[in-house]
Amino acid sequence: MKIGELAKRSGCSIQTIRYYEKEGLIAVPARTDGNFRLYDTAALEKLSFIKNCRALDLTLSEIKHLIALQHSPGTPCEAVNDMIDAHLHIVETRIADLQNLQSDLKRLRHKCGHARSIDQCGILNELSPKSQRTFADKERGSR
Amino acid sequence: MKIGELAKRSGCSIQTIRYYEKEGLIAVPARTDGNFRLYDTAALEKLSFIKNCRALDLTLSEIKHLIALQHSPGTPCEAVNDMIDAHLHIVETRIADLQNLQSDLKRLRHKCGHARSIDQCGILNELSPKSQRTFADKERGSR
DNA sequence: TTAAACTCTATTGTAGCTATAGAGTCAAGG
DNA sequence: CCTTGACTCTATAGCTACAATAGAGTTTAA
Repeated sequence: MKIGELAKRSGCSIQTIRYYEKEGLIAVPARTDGNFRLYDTAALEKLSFIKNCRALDLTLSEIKHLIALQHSPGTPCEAVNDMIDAHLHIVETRIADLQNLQSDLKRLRHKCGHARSIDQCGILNELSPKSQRTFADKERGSR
Repeated sequence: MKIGELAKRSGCSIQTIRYYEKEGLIAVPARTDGNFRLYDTAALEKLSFIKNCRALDLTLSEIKHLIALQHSPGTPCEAVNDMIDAHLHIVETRIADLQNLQSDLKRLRHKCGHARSIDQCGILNELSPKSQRTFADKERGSR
């Protein structure tokens, strides 16, 4: 099949497929005489694997690592477990960060319940450095 | 003060300050004879405002908008409220997404509690498209 | 005077794509 | 046979919010 069909069947966009190829996540496919990429169902399976991983927000580099591991069966799969654990930890940290953010934002929002004019706006007032002790000193990871 | 002192006092890096200038978030400063940027305390206050906003994860474009609003006092500040509400909504959506992710990852992790070999790894097995009904069909916002 | 510390502009890289531009390929219809 | 439309190709720029260089010039203290 050509790239368009693979895109439809896999749910990845055409550009994404070419990008994955460039990044070495999927094998370089055969070409037609007219230089079109030609894929088999194995390629579709690879893409599905990648899509599953991306849905879990694994990075492309993590996925690359997983694929490399797949190609060396017999070795212990601790590395896989560790990667998932590490990723889980990142996700948990992000959740905690965002929950802090959420409460800050809610608190801020209460500073200006009713529409007033800009120069009296409780929110802008709170964000301004005259009312110093606010947010800026909190360090927060992002991504 | 020169940019290095401003950086230290504001907690922004030198590159970030220059970047904010280029993006129009802070005013173009005066220069010395030697072409060094010269700032006053007003610049420091602007940067603190921006830092407070960034700590809330407001985008630079949102902050730009807020600054523009600051410069037109007297107008109703509904726009500010709406922006905070919208941002709060985004954060809440992200939290929900990440919590789904978290439970997926936990479930996945349980598939391979003990270190086995790669070819029997419950995790890789689960991610592979043979066991189809998994993650890929779930649409998830990111950022 | 010279070395260290600072600053300047411009460019590149980050992650994971999306969206073009401009060109070539292929199948069907007239 | 020709054309039109759908498809594909490569290469490049854009997105966000910076960080990290390179290579040059400026200032200050010893």
